[in-house]
Amino acid sequence: MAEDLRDKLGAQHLPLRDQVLAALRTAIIDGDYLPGERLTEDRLAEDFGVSRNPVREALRVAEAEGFVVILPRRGAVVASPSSGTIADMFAVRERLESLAARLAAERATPADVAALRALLDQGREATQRQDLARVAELNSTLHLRILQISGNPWLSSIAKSLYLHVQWVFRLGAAERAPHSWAEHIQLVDAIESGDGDRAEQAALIHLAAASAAAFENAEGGYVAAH
Amino acid sequence: MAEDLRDKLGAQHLPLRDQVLAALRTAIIDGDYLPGERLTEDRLAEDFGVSRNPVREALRVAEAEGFVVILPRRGAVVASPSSGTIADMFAVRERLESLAARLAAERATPADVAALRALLDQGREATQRQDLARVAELNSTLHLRILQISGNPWLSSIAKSLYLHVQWVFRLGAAERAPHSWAEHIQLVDAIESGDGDRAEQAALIHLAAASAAAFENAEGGYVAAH
DNA sequence: AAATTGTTCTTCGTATACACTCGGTCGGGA
DNA sequence: TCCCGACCGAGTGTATACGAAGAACAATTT
Repeated sequence: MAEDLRDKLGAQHLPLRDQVLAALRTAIIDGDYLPGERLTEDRLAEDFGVSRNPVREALRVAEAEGFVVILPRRGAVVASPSSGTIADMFAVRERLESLAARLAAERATPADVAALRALLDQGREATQRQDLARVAELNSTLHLRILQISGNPWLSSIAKSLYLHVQWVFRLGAAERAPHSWAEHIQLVDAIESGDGDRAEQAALIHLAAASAAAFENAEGGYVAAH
Repeated sequence: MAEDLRDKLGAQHLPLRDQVLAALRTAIIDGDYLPGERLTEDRLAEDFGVSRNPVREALRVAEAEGFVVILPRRGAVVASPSSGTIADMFAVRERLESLAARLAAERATPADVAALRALLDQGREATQRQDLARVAELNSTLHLRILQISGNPWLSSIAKSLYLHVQWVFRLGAAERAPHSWAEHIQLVDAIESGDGDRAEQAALIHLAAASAAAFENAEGGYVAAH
């Protein structure tokens, strides 16, 4: 397994810094590094088995993405999402993903729709198997796919980084909603397939309102650690 | 004066990489580095009088922000904004800045409004003086200020980076519209002062529609270099 | 006990080295 | 002449080492 990883690390042409960035993101999203936790360059370099240079470059991007906060001369700490930022996130998502849904409806090819349907099927299966992690993953994949179909790179890249944070927040709190939201996904894909922009936008808004409410409800419980 | 070592870029306490990033952004926005131009690390390091490390870290962030494209093993080139991406930018701005206007209307304090009015005054003056560069600058400042008043950090940070691109596109093309848009700005600030979210959102949409139309008209003329 | 001084940890920037890869060039063969 | 493959150089990707400076904390002194 370790060999396999090395192979991928070496053979693949992906720069190390990107892999470090990806690993860092997932570590934060998965809660391996908790909000407020100190992240020294040396420690990360050791954790990922690389030198400090790629770590530093990854950290700068992670900072730009909002996953870590860098204090000058002090180092990096994992950012602490507050319930306030969750509300803000959803306010932005509402605007962005509704636009994405509209554009996707207007531009989706039959192949695009088929891909979405396939994801829907896999999601249903995973839900039946009670495989929450997989459901959450498919959830992300579906939304990202819609973003991509929208064909607006700005929308796509911005929402992508937003979505990672959504995942983060959910992971720290409530993953239980994912199955429940699947019905709304079906509505959304139906709307996109119909080519009706207004309808797709509306479906996206409904989905987000429900997700937002659920996230909020859960956040009140206080998943945010003392700091 | 004994510290002539530091007058390269910074006698400041800001990390060098941030200064390099800022310098790189303005160089691109101002057209000192043209779209498609090759940016080797060594060259930038020499241009800014620093070593490769800060340059690299700045480049990664510039890539995340969309100012440069990094080709694996080939290096960085200045991104080439196409008329397509301009349209995409405005589609996103429409959603985001209208939200910002609404939130700003709901949350603006009298002091906030006073600050906006002051900017408006300065803008009027600059317009009378035909100082287009200053008008463009105030234009940015005004919009950024509204974003900040909205109190949504996500909105603020996303729109901020978007706005830098707006400036870029305008700088490469039409700065002439700036004075014309000033009347719309007054409407917008009036609406924010009124505290009426709907009205503020509407004013923002009208402003953006006009700006978008102007940008497009100009882009058709083809400011995008052969590449 | 309070203030000052040192010590240590860590970032920040620089410098250097080297493998690897891509792109172009040059030369030979059809 | 044209094509094709080997070679070469430029530039990135990564590692490593080192010095300087800031921040936090402990130790020492008054």
